[in-house]
Amino acid sequence: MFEQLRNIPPATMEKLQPYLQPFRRIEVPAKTCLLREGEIARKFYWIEQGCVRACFNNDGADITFQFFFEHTAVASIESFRKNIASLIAIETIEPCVLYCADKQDVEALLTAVSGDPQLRELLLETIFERTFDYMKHFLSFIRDTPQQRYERLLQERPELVRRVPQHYIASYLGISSVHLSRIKSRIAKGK
Amino acid sequence: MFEQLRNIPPATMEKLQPYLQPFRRIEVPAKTCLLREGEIARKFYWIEQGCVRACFNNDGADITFQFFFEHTAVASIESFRKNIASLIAIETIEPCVLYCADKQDVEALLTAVSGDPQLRELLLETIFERTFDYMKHFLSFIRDTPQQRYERLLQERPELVRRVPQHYIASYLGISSVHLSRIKSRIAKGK
DNA sequence: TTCATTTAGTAACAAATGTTATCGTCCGCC
DNA sequence: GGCGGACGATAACATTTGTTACTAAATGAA
Repeated sequence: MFEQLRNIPPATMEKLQPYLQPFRRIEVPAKTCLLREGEIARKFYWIEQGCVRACFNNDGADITFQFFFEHTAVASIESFRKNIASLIAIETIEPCVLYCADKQDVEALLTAVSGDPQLRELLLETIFERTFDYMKHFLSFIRDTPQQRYERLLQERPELVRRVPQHYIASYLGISSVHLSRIKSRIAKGK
Repeated sequence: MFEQLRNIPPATMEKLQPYLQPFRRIEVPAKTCLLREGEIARKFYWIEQGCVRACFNNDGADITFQFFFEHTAVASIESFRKNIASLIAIETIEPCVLYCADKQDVEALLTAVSGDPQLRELLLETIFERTFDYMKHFLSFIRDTPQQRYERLLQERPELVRRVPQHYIASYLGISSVHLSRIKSRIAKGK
């Protein structure tokens, strides 16, 4: 994770160093469950390599609702912050290299961050961006057809479409995998 | 707005006072446009009385994607923060009593807030909550049928259903108003 | 009041999407 | 190399949802 954070000014990066020490590097195979539904999140992960999904079980149907790739933090934020049972599970899709830390270490990091105006601004910005992302994605669910959503995904996150199995993408788009197949073939014929 | 904020500790409330002065009380009729699509947001509103919707135009179809009621802040946050054209319009549904402030006044308020640890925590909490809300709503779009979404709305925000015209609710749920009528009659028959 | 506008319900038909089942391919594992 | 499971495509049929058109009720303005 250290490499990726280097766009942060060196001085503030210095300040962060002690808080980054507790993070441990781990390697896990594909389909590893990092957090089970109903568990309370006690770990925080940073993805160095690989990809991960957040999902939940709905009447037996496994539904993916978010994907995470390299250089991203992953945790069930709500469970983590409030100490409540997680509504979602977190599972690797590919074999992953992760940096992992315990709750109290992350909290120390957050406190440190919030004391420094620059880092605080960075944190705020990060949260705002995440909120905007949800908003946009949400908007697209109201406004667009599944085909439009898929085409947008193809355009905005082509790597996701390449790396993630199609049935995960289908549930992420809110449609059945059969329908996604249909959409793909419709697009292919249209060209 | 002062009444509603009084669950904040008196000491911090004291500190806030000067920043609340610039807010002006205004009264506007129903269907008043507070921010047009494509405009840059320069005002920030606090709803004292009435309700408001955020919406956008999609190929001629007016789509509502969020409702705001008493004791809530309203602005196109993204436009406001980044000085970019707003993707959404903001419009009153009922006659409203609003408190209104300019961008620079709100920024002063935000700076003040971020300097005080308690207020900073409050701000963070607020943003987190908003993010969780989006997340949950988004989840419901992937997981639930329109009927389930409507029933949940009925259960969780009955007042919204009472006060807001049905075609706004329909577009908010991502369905046509005809279909919402069908759902309502289906529910009525089921009982 | 009267009239126009907005809003909601319903029917009929069209289009989109889900479900189930079947098949073929690919890939990891032994 | 063969085997089993995961994955994706396709077809057929069922269900959901949208669209258009019509009607009626509620609402607000003159």
